[in-house]
Amino acid sequence: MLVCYAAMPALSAAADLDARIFAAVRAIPRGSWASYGEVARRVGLPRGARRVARALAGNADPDLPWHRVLRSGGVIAFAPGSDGYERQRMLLTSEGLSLRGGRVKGSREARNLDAALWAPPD
DNA sequence: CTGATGACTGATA
DNA sequence: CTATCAGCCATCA
Repeated sequence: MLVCYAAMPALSAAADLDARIFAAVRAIPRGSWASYGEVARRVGLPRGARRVARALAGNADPDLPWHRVLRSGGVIAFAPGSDGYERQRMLLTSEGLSLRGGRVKGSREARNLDAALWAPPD
């Protein structure tokens, strides 16, 4: 069907934003992580952390490294003990990250270094 | 329209 | 360190 995909600016705008958010997430190096706020800034939304969370909640791509997105400070966003929490914990540890109490362990310097690699200054 | 609800944050106590 | 709390963005009842 060739209906009117070209005539829905409002909807495509939201879809575009999702696409850009997913692209930013895919750009996070394996074994590293980024906060919702960082991803948001990366796509031009300085206060869009919650918008990023919403996009991830609706994601269908099984290959998207969504688990590399954490709450500010490196904390898993899901409730401790929940399914999502356990899944994310497994994925992160399988990439070499160590956690303690739902929070990634590691020096801040190492984090800043990684951050500089996946999100160089534009 | 109003109020509640989230995979959020930064400031404050 | 934990606990609130006011912003913030978007959706839903």
